[in-house]
Amino acid sequence: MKKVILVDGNNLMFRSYYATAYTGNIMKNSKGFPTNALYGFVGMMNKIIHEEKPEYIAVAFDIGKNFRKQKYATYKDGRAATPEELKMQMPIARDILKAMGVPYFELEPYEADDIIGTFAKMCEDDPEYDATIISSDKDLLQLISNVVDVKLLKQKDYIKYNPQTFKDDWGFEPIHIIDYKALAGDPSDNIPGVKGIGDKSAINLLKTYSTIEDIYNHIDEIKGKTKEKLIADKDNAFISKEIATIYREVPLNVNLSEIVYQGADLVKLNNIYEDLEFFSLIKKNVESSKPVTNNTEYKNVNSSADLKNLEEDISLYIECDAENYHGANIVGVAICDSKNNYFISNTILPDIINVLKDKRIHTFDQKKNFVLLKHEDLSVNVISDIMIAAYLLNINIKDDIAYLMNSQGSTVNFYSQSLKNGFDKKDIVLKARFIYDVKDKYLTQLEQERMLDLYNNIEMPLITVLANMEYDGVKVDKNILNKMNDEMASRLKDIEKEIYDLAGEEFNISSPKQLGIILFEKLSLPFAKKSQTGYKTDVSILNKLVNYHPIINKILEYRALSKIKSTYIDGLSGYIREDGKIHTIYKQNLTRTGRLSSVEPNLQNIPARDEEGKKIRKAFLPVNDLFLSADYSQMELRVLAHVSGSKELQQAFINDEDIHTRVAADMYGIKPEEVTKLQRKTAKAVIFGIVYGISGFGLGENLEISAKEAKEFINKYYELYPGVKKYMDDIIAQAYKDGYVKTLFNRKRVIDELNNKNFMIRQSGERIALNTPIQGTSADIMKIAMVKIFAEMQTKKLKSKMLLQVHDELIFDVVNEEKDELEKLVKKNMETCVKLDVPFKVSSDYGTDWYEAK
DNA sequence: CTCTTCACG
DNA sequence: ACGTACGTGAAGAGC
Repeated sequence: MKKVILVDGNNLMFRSYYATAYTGNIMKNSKGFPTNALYGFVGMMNKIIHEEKPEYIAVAFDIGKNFRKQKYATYKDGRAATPEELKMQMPIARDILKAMGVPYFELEPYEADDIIGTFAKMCEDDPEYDATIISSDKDLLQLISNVVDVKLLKQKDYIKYNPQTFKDDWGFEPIHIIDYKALAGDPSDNIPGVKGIGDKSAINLLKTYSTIEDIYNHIDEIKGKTKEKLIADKDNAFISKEIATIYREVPLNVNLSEIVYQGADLVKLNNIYEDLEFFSLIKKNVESSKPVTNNTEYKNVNSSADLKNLEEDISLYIECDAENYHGANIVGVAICDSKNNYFISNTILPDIINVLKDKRIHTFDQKKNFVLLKHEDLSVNVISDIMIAAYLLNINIKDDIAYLMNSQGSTVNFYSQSLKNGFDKKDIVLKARFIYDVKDKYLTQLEQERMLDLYNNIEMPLITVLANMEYDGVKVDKNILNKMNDEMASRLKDIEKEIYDLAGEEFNISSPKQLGIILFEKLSLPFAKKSQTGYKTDVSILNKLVNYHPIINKILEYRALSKIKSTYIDGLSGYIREDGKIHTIYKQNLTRTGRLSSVEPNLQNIPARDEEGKKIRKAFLPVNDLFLSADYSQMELRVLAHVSGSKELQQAFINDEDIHTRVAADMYGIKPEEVTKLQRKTAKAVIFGIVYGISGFGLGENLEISAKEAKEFINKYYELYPGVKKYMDDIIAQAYKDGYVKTLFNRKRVIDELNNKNFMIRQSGERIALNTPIQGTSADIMKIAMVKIFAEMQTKKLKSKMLLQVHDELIFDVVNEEKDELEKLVKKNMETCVKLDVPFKVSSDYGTDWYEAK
């Protein structure tokens, strides 16, 4: 199947222009020529080429008079004339496309839509092709068919529509967009439609009648005002339909095989960019036109003598033979200094590792190196890990270095490809070369961002801590899991049967789609809510239905048990290695806030709230004698109290009060001892909501109260803690000003959402701005504590091990004799590693399994 | 591969 | 009029 990409060039230019023009400050080059639309246009085209990798592509433009205007004098009347500053940029867009090697089309008296419609029709007539249309213009949705889909651009991303998703969303077939326009009109094109009929009524009508012809044939079935409006504006309806219909026979005199994407002429393109002063784009292209370095010559190292001239500053890259490095083998190692590249096979590695002892080593993913080498009883110390540097600099969150390299013009194979097709020594060398070449740049940037402290004193030392935790692993008893599995299997079978009886038929209970049909169609239960693919059937919906039918509780029970079985019993069993342990991988370069994440398996979401699920924890056992768990109480709220400077909140923590009870007492104007369970729960929800930037609506949903009542709670909270309110306003204002927020330890998160034209996305950006310094600072503090605890355990030569981290909690595998010493050490470091305006409080517990240890 | 659901802090 | 709480990972269904 050949894929054709059809781009609405006019639409892209208009969007890009208005995306920035509204500020009144249009981007221009030094000669005063406006460039804002072109900049956005180039960005979009690059993105399309990068993401779609088109073989065939065409961009369509409007030009000259159009036939609709000739036929209907008022078409597009009232629309502001195209601004001169946008008009000027239009011809350059054509020049850029020429240099990009992208064919474009324009033909008077047709519009871009008609040209796209014509190409789309060609695809429909030729079984070899299918098409994707890219635009933000909803008119084009009428072209959707089995071979044509539409990426409808939104502010930040896009919605992909095919016939099914369109129908789910709009409730009628794509072609009836034209009937929709006939009714609702389109103010932006001055298409009149039927006066008084808007979006909602149009869609409603089209759910019953597919076309306006159909509507007018059955006009007597329609009641009231709607009928009157329809009759009054019948002529306009039909005219509107005609205007909205895309003409699909534009005489372009071209066939699909001719619209091949040619690839860019970089020299030409750079000349244009230079004129426009798009310097960042020029660099990208120069880089992408040649590899980062052409120095791929390397020496095979046979003995340590071959490395005798190695400089002091070197880069190191180690390749292994599996995606998950636990239990993987080293394939090969490359080392570079400023002049030379070296390749070292794994067999010779033990002989040369000593040479690396007094070198200053820069690498990528030292945690992986640590585990791979430790399996061979080897180790190296490094001073820099560019994977972490790139993460802190907001450049990269992938652990395959190929992503980083290829984004900077290299063409190295992605790791998954090498795994399939075999490893190329040259690739391994190239990776080490890359590390050497970029290390100084990254370190300089870290310094400029004042992140060297975060990098050198928190993230770098943390690598070793996490590596040891992963390498040591946690013991999990397969027999315990097996026993639970048998019990679950039989209980699930019983529930399954009961559900089938109650439903009156057998179906796949795990299929939300099938379940939705049973509940809302067969059993006609209320509160049906649609998702993209069917009915929603999640817990919040099911909970509302509990009293309507006995099947609901059974389904809830089934869901709970099958989650435990599939994810935790079966899931975890598959990760127990030959040593009887689970070795997770902590991702240190993924989250936008600075938290860790845990994968293969995720040990940060083992059930803890629900009793049945919690039993999973009985299978986690210490290798030594005991588990110690130590967790920060109310960590994020204490951080909020500090960063907001709220004296009231700080005082509550200084007094060591139960914070939720305290807030409840203040909110209800009663004494703490008078606070009821429900009041405390409400206060807790309000407090948490604040940290996330919740709305009255959201809190209302959560507490099952009205949005109005919820809003009153929130306002009450602001009154009680004005410092918190001020913090929220200030951090959001600062985020708008700078475009980013920072944690207490200078971890930086850029928030692009705040520049979005879409109100909703901007709001989401505000919540991010609010929450990130709190969640991120907490993450920073936990990391500092871990580094300090690990260091002290090493100095004291303790045999106990740090095993797991769950954001605000640490789990240790404890030797009996060290019990008291360790607990003291852990608590002390967690509570005092960072001094804030509020104290930290850590609670701890012991147990012979994870279930027992709280 | 995307969507839905649900587990954790 | 619209949509509505931050940060994650994994499993199963269905295309």
